[in-house]
Amino acid sequence: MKSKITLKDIARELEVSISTVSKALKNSEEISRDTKEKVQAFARLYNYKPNNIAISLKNKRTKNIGVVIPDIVHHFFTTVIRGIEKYANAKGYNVIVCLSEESFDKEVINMEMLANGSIDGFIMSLSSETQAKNDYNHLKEVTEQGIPVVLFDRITNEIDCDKVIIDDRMGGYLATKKLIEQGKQKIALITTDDYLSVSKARGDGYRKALLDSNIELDESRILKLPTMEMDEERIRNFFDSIEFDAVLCVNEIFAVFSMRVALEKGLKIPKDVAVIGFTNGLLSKYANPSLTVVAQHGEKMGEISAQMLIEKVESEKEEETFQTKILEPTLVVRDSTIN
Amino acid sequence: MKSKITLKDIARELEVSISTVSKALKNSEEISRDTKEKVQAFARLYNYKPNNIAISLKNKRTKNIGVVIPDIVHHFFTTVIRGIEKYANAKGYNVIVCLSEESFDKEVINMEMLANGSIDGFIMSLSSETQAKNDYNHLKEVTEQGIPVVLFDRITNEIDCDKVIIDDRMGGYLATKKLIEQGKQKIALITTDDYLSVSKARGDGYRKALLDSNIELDESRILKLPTMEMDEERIRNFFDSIEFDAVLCVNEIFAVFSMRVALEKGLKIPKDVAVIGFTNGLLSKYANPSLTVVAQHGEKMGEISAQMLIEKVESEKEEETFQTKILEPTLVVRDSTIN
DNA sequence: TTGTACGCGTTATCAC
DNA sequence: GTGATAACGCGTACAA
Repeated sequence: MKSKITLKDIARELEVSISTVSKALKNSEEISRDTKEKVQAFARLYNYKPNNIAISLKNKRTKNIGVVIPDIVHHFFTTVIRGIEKYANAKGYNVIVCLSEESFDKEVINMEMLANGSIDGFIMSLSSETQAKNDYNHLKEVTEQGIPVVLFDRITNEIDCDKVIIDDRMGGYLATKKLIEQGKQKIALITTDDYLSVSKARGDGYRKALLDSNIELDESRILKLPTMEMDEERIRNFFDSIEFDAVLCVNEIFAVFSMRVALEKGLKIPKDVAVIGFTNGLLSKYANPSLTVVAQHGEKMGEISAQMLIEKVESEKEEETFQTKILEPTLVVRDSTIN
Repeated sequence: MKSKITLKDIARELEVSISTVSKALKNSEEISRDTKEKVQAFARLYNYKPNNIAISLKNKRTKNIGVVIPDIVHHFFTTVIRGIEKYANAKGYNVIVCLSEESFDKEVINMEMLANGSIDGFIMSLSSETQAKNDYNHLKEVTEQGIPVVLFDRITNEIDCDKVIIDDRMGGYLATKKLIEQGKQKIALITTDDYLSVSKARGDGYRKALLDSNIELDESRILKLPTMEMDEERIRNFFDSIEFDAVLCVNEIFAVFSMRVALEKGLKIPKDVAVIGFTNGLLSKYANPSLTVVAQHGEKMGEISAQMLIEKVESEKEEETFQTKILEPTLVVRDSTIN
């Protein structure tokens, strides 16, 4: 087993000093051609690669990005990670992924672990528990230490940092409008409690659309689940208790499941019931019938987040200007709506 | 902005030496109660946390695990990541995720980046290009350097290291048997070229099951796609060209799409056509009809991989004994098969 | 042209 | 009980 070779090893072997080796490998003008060639050949032979850790310690730059997200099984987050990876890798950064699993405590622990020198900055989306508690001290501490943070999707106004979101209100509005255009009047909404920033915004869009079309809002047609977790029973009961000719859901799982319940009731999709969800994932594409959705452009969000973060990381100046990028959602029309 | 505080800062402030501070914070017996209390109070006040990078350099241990996988959007890999995260986090390790995106070059680059001190070990699943090229020098180099590697799912016998797989052959066998039991005789198989280790094994199981039941193998009923990428047209053409009463697919996407094609042809599922896929993901659960699958237990695989890796990382002795853990697949029966 | 010395933050050993 | 020193691996300002 040939363990990693260091500058020191090369120096000893070639009977020169460490700094000579270091300079030779950097092709410094100071060093004679002879020595340079000798050193470089030796280094190549033994496959010398500088130790990242030592360089990190020296430069106070790790070239690592910490990503803290609530969940990795939801399609949206995986696409965001992919976007982050893509951009970060191209810039020579690695991505450390930590899952909060919607838990406040895990979010805090993960951040503390990473904040002690492991990463140059954070990209994160808040756990539902954090949004429910409305406690952002862990974020405050990190930003006060001068570690750049980019929040995406599930954000808060309590923290001054860069942010990337889609216009969820517009998403809710577009979807609801689409349903109304198809002649639907009794549009159900399956969402979560309002503490989740995205659900709140989507619900607002839904209300706005109804209002604009002079359709009376019927609160009984709104089901608020405690989290994004699937709860088949409550959804079934909900549909048993109301009249509806369309359903808007804040994710694709709720939507696909709603389609199943509707089909089981003998309803035709989209004639009797039209359905729209959020997140343009595999589920929507391959569901039967395929599902019309509000696309959130996760990969794009990831790329932009990474770009904003790396810019902050690499800019020396300590500017305190933060921006919020708002992406526009788009409607991907499939067979769960007419046309 | 209060930047991170170091031992040196504390020492200067309290007018003691750095080593005294270090010992005091470790509650060393050598230090007087007085000093210890003073130092500890000060450290707590300024929220001192040791710098991970410095500790890594000293200990030659990063407490980071590198995970290199082909893809993150496939449900199977996300569940594996979750399993790895779970176990690794509990042990105080962070997870650095790199995507090869099925590319040999990216796999090599990612590994090289991480191998220079960033991680204590690798958990990986080979990219399809790597398996196609059959070139594992990047893995050899890493293992020769003494960096532990655990391969999961897509593995190779060319490399001596710990491995975790499910018995894909048995999975293919179980699924095919199930279809045969339901009276199916013309069982189509949608898979990929044989260089993908898992596809090959699943195909072998399929053949074995047919053989055991004295059903003649008809090669025209086997579609081999070049990769795990969806190719709607080829699948459609395939179904147009053969007679079939059942379909086995090596992933859930192929399977769900096959169901759609069958439905479009006016066939009833599972009466006219029964369908089974691999991977017990959201897609299978929420498809209409819901899909019977061979579950791969990704989360379990992730946990076991992490466990094996960390054990190797933390064991001083340089044992050259490697094991291969083989998990048993299980059939999750849903509505795409009878009963 | 080459080498010495120092610093990044921490810990461990040894001397006082 | 406390502190100086060396070491982890690297880079660089400065000295020779």
